[in-house]
Amino acid sequence: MELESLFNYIKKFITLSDAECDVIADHVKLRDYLKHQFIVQQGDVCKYESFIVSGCAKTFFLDTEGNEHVVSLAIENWWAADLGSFISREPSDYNVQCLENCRVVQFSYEALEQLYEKIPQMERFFRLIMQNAYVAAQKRVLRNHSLPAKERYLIFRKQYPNIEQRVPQYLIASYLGITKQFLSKIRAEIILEG
Amino acid sequence: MELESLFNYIKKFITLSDAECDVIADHVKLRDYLKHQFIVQQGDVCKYESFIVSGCAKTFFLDTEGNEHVVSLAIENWWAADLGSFISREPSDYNVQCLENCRVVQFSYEALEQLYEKIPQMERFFRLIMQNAYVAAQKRVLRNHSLPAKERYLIFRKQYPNIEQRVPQYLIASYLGITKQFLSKIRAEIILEG
DNA sequence: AAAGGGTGTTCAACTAGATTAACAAGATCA
DNA sequence: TGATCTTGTTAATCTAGTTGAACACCCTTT
Repeated sequence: MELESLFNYIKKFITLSDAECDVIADHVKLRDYLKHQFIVQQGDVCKYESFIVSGCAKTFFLDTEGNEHVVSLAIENWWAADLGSFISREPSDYNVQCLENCRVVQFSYEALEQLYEKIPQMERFFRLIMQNAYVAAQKRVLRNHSLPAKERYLIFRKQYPNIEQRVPQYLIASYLGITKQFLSKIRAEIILEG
Repeated sequence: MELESLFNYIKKFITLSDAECDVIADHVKLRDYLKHQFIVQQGDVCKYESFIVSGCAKTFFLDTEGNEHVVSLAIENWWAADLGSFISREPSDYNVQCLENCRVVQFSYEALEQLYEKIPQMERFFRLIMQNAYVAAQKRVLRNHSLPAKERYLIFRKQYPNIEQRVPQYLIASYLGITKQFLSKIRAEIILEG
């Protein structure tokens, strides 16, 4: 079934009966987006937490000079959303745009609140997800302070081995917080070093 | 009572009966640390999530060259821990050291697991805490990429108006990801501009 | 077949911020 | 009382990373 990958993902954190899976299925929407379409747009309230079943998306924002800043890159089994906007119900600072055709499972705010009531384990599931996300974000802050761009790039390559063939390098550069020219230079060095 | 500030903090997110407060009280330890003492040490497993009742602490790590990198600064009603180590039970990458005498409320891993069972609402509480922490960390990643040091410093001052008088500037510089000399330069500029 | 957009590279000039070192002013403590 | 430690400043030099422009290499689309 279409939701199988979502259920498998959730089952890594909590146990789910078939009946509970059915309840979840009743509370989510399956939706397809085309490449270049926006799952979330800067200025709109982020209405869904979207779990990516297939495809690939970037989360970014435009600063006052119109420069694009990539916050995160997401592929299968990742979440795409502006969580800050989703939980506060305030306009989003970010865009989430598809880099490939995407199939996503969407949880609305109301659906999630209902799920927390009907399946209390879901509260635990999202706690665990958020814990992990927080730890990862913290480590990223740290690496950005303490490591030069080249090492950050090498870590990125280990951490996301699949993503590099799928998304253009100028987006990876932006994610790493450097310019595409400098990333190009780093890559040339790495190739020379073997 | 000593735990009142913790309960008030929790009650901002969920409702707690007096009986539930008593259960929580049975599962936590109140502990005092002196200035300069370590709540967590790099290399040890982080055994507690510590809620600061009074005092002030820095979370930092030493890189391979022995340079100190401040990850976060915490005052009253904040948490101090290496969450990554706490949840994975692996040695911590960070130190948490008191900048003033500190009184903290500590949750051990086992106590927390028991609390989640006895007071399911606590699962929700920590989900909400983690969500907020994650959103804040994400915003910090972003600001570090897209804003110059001066603006990051000004935002820091707005966000933590109390902390600046309590902790030395070289720690604030490290938290911002710049050197103390450069922070000094920025401060001189800001004073000139009025 | 040509024209155009999206992507990656190279190179020169430039700048934000690092590094090193020297100095001043309080603390702290014998 | 002086001595040492901690903290903040200033200034010179240095470097990681930026900016901008030019060029090459695909893909599409017409």
